[in-house]
Amino acid sequence: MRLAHPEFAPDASLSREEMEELQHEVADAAIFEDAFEFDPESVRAEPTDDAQTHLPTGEDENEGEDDDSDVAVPTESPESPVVVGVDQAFVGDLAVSAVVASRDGEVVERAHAAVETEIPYIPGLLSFREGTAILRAFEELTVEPDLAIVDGSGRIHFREAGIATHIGVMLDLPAIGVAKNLLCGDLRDPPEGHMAEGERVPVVSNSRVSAPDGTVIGYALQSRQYPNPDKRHVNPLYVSSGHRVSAETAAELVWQLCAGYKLPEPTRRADAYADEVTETVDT
DNA sequence: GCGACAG
DNA sequence: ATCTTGTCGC
Repeated sequence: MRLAHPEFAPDASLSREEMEELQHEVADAAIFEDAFEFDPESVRAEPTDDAQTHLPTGEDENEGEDDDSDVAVPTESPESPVVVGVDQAFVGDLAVSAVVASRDGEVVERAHAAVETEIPYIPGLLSFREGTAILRAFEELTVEPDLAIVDGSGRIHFREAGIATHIGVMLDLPAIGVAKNLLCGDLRDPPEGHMAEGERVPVVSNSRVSAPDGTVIGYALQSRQYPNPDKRHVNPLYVSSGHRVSAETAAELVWQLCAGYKLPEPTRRADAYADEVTETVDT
């Protein structure tokens, strides 16, 4: 696919101030509300094993319905959305970005790109280190994605423009940020003990975030938990809107994309593919 | 000056 | 992110 907004390119040669200014522009262009076409409930982590099972078996299974006479029953539901997982791996100064696209929980295409790293990791400026590699991987993709799950934060960012937001805005693609650690913000109602599987706690902005204090910028999502969290527990994921998805919907979609593991399937697939590519295209 | 800090 | 064995608990 191609870039919708090249003017927001994460140029690593910019000064720190220019990078931060660009992030403010990206945040202004971002939409932290639901603005997508697909049906969020149709998004799933794994293929439904009966996909082919309900094909015509001669007679139909109409239960006492009178008659729809001659018209062919339009069992045709809208095309399921294409969800892509994005993740990176590094080999020395080489950043390998992997993008894996799935539809109905099945992988339909994989793409990758390796780009030389120009700057070190700087909290808050991640997109300027990994962004170019990610965009190049997306350029290699031929299918049209409907949603991107990006490793890292989206709105949970000092200037509300984490890597998921930057990528989403540049491609004008609905995007969600999934991070394993909290970059900034506070949990609104800190649970006493550990969170139960499926539980969500709002992440709100504080003085370190450009958004007005108390704004819900994401959710801590307990995507997986052990039976007895007192002995051994799993840390939650920090989900935030990247672009064209609200914080609530982002958390729900990520939850639906989980299949028994802490990380959502799109991310796990991209992670595995990134490693796969790394072992081949390195040295 | 000190603290905080995705991947 | 990456360097790495065993080990504890499900």
